[in-house]
Amino acid sequence: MTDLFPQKGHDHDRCIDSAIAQAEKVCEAENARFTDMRRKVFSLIWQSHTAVTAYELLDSLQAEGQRVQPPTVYRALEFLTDLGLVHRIESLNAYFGCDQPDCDHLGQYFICTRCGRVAETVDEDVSIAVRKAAKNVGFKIQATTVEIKGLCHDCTTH
Amino acid sequence: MTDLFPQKGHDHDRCIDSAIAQAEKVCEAENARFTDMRRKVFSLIWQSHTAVTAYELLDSLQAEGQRVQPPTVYRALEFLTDLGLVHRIESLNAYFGCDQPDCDHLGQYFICTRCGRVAETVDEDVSIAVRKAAKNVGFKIQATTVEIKGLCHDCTTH
DNA sequence: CAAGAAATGATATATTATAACATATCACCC
DNA sequence: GGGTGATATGTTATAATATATCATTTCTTG
Repeated sequence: MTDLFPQKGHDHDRCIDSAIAQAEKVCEAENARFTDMRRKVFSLIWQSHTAVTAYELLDSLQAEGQRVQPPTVYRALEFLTDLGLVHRIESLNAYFGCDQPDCDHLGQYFICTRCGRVAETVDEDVSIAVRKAAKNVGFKIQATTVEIKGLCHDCTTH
Repeated sequence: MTDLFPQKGHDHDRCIDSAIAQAEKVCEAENARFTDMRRKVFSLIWQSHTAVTAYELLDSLQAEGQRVQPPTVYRALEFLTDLGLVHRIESLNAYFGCDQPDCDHLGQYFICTRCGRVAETVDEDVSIAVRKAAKNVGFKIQATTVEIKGLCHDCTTH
């Protein structure tokens, strides 16, 4: 068993820095501009390992004295999700930083209902099973959403 | 290959009638009241094989001259989803009639982005793979959401 | 540096969902 | 069969999530 959720006491500044470094690389590769606003939103999303709503991001930005409106946040979110740097968690209407932006949107999300943290896997068996189920019914997949709610390992043992 | 989506020209009145009969049975078994409003909402959901939003239901009810407000619709939806008679499609904020209410919420939803129809499967391989993935990471599942968007068989061939 | 493209600002509004309290209806007991 | 508590619905207001539209600013590139 390998807990996907970050260890308590892990060096979270490193999470953030590495995520930003990776995002910079992706943007460069895609010839897309990682502007201040986009970087700010991305970094706010990475402040925690939970999913964050658009309006929580808006509040954070406004708390810093910026006069930001909803469209600004949604635009940044759209940019980031389009590049796969951030994923939208449909069942939470919230957004979560992806640490493997080259994963082609095939991931699964584990959402802990106790601590609120989210973790992503790219489990081949799951995606194979989904593809096979689709094939069985003659369905051509464009996108899949797999969100699993429950208790993370920490929360079942503490 | 077995297309899950209903044949065009199928006897849809029979879909509705059978769904209502099944719902009545479930309610009776659960000692829950299948009131006029709940029956009405359930039947509206079953008018099509697409997912329907709460406000579309509200509009339909109001179009029939009833003076219904949002909470009424949401209450009926909560009742129906709690019993498993209706499922919420998270990625659409919409509701869909379940034709196998005893399936324990383990289903997968295929959502056609062209015709809007939704079909449900309960594919053992998918749920086994999901359970295994959860076990691998020490996660205790409470609920899963598997929503697959793409083209149904009809829409790929016509 | 000019001109067009891209990003953000600003205003308004659409869409989805719930809180809180009032009233009506049902089920059960006497 | 009427009283009583529980359940369901009505009503009003508002919260939470998201987008359309047009104006302005910033960036890029020739």
